[in-house]
Amino acid sequence: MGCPAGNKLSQTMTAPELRRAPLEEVLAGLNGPQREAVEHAEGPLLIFAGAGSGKTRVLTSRIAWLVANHKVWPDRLLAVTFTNKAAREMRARVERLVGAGAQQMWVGTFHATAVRVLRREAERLGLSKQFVIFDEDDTRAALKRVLDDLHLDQKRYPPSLIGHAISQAKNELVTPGSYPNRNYFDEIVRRCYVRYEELLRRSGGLDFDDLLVFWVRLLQNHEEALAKWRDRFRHVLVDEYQDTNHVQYVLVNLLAQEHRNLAVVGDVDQSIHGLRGADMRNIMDLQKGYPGAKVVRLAQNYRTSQAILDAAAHVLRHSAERAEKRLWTERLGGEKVTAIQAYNEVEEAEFVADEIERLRRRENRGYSDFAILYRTNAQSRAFEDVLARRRIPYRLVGGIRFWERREVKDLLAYLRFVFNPADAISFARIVNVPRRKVGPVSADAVVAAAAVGEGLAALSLLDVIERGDIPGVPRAALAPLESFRRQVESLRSVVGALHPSELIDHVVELIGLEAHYQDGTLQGEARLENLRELRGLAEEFDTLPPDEALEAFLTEVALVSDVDAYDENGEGVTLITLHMVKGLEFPVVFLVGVEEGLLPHARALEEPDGSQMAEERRLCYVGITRARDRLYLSCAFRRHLYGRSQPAFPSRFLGEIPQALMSSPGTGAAPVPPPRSEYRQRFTERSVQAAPVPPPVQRFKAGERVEHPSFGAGVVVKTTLTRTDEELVVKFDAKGLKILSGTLAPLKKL
DNA sequence: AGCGCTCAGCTTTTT
DNA sequence: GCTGAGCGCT
Repeated sequence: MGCPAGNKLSQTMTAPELRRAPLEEVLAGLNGPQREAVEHAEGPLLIFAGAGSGKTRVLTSRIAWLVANHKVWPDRLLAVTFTNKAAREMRARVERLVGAGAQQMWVGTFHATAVRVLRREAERLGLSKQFVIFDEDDTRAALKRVLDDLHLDQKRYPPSLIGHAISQAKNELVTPGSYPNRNYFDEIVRRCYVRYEELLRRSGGLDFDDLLVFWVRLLQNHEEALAKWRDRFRHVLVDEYQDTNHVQYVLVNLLAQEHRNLAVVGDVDQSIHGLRGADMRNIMDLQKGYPGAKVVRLAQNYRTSQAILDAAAHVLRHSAERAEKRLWTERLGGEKVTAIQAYNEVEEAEFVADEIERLRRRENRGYSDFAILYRTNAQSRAFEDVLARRRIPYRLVGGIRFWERREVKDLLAYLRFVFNPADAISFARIVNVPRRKVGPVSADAVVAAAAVGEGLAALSLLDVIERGDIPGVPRAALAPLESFRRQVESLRSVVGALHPSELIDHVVELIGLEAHYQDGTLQGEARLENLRELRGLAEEFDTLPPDEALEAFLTEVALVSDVDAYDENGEGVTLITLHMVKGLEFPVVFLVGVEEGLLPHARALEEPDGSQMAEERRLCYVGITRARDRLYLSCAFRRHLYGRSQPAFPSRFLGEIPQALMSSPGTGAAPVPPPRSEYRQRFTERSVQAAPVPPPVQRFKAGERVEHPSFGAGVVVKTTLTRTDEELVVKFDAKGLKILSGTLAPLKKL
């Protein structure tokens, strides 16, 4: 949770306490290019900032410099980040340099900033001031309803797919009316899009994409608004610019085109959000839109040792032979990269746990020095199990998010519906929680009845219930609906007088939520615990006046993510996905599951044009460059996936790191990815295996001498027959122990 | 309306 | 291995 006071303070224009930081203090310790970027006075500025090059530092110093020495008032300055956490940190760091005046800066994510603007400009847009924000879950629920209404089969048209298409359209500023009609699927999407928009508008809801779309609409259609906001944001700074998409690009230009005080920071090598519509051209073509832009390249890395940085460069340029070095470091040498192949994901986790304990003793490191990075959330499980068993404290970032838990969503839906009784999605969620004998049929009928009639929310859901006699609602459901209405009305009558935490107590009490979740199971207990936690988070908003607090609380919870809650000073090993780890760094990094199908992900293997593969590469690059001192890359020989164990192959990325940079510890065998030409063949073989399986034959026996095209001659140490394969441990004369698949490995008997 | 059963499909994602 | 949709029964 962010600081609610921060939002409020910057909206009220009190006299700022501006501390004019002395120049030396702002510029202290900056290198040449960093200083150039900070001291650039006016006009467009493009900063290419490689991993670990002190980008955040430059951005915050620049803001401080602008404020302290260039007479820009903090509230005339907009800085956009991609996470709330980054925004919070930036504000805190600027505050250290320029004092409390920093609270007046507009610092936030695109979305959070959009909400602030839209709440002020709701009227101009014909938008309800009480708009609620639909998160991904609500969006999915809304789409399911839409698919139902249109009698579309959810198996053939998965809500996620339709939702993605609609989201993409919004990000490209394509309206339902202008949605292309190239094929049948387009037509389905277009129809859903139309209906989805109607449902959202009627519910007084905006989804994440809408926040940006409406902001653009405001600036494009209302000249006074454009003039006003352009004037307000005399300086616009954008972090992670390589990950901006089209609508964000348009927004930035609308705001900055005139005064041209635009500073963007980015690194194309860390662009990992292509699926979200991120377009690297935004940063690469910036000079076209802003001729004469000053370009600064930050190429010195302050984080990572040379060996690790070199490994990263090779993966990025997919070549073990030559890699363009875009970054340099003074931390020459350093530990080599350790690569290991474990038998399966459990042993992979055991290895990591062993290393953590070993380094803790040997190098006197704390648990928080370590991070385990993986491609998919599902991989965290094995690590959680092993770490818990060994009593190694860990922090899991992401996964099943707090905000997505059923009980949390239920309680929030109550608050949202009380705040905005037009919200059909929240209504449908809670009307039968706890059981009131109002099924989906009745709930739908109420929503449908409210939708009849002209204009937006002509009749509120509550009005419809109060009138009674709703077409399609069975007589038996009327009484429970009416008692639900009375409950909500009674909540609405007190909402302006209670602090958020009190309101939550009141809802839980009145609705009987505790009894509802308390089912005697451990899970029930966990749900109650989560309700209490939610109440605790709401307490942070108790300092605001009650009539504003609920809105602030609901907005905040709609826009938080799990990384936002990540505390850099916390204790414990960090478990986190590659996507979420961007921007963090750790002394020791374990990048795990470096396998074909996982990293690069299977989805990228299918894609013909290779753009997804390039992104996997950058994802791997991001992971590697998180490490300060030590980097481990691990993969497994077999991996448990979808409930069954499958053979796994070391990632091609491993083969792209020169041997000179790698070392293998005594345990396990160094993974060697198959030669490039073999990928297709091996993967075909693997999928054929899934078909009627030829019973595996024991072809080798211990002691037998064999030869392998890349490992040379060796002797079979052990052979095990599994259900689908013969597994071999072979000791090669030159390359040591390897685990091989008897059916797949090109082994010749000697 | 609600329960239990079976079966399919999926696991990439800053807000 | 888990979730969610669909179905039939009560």
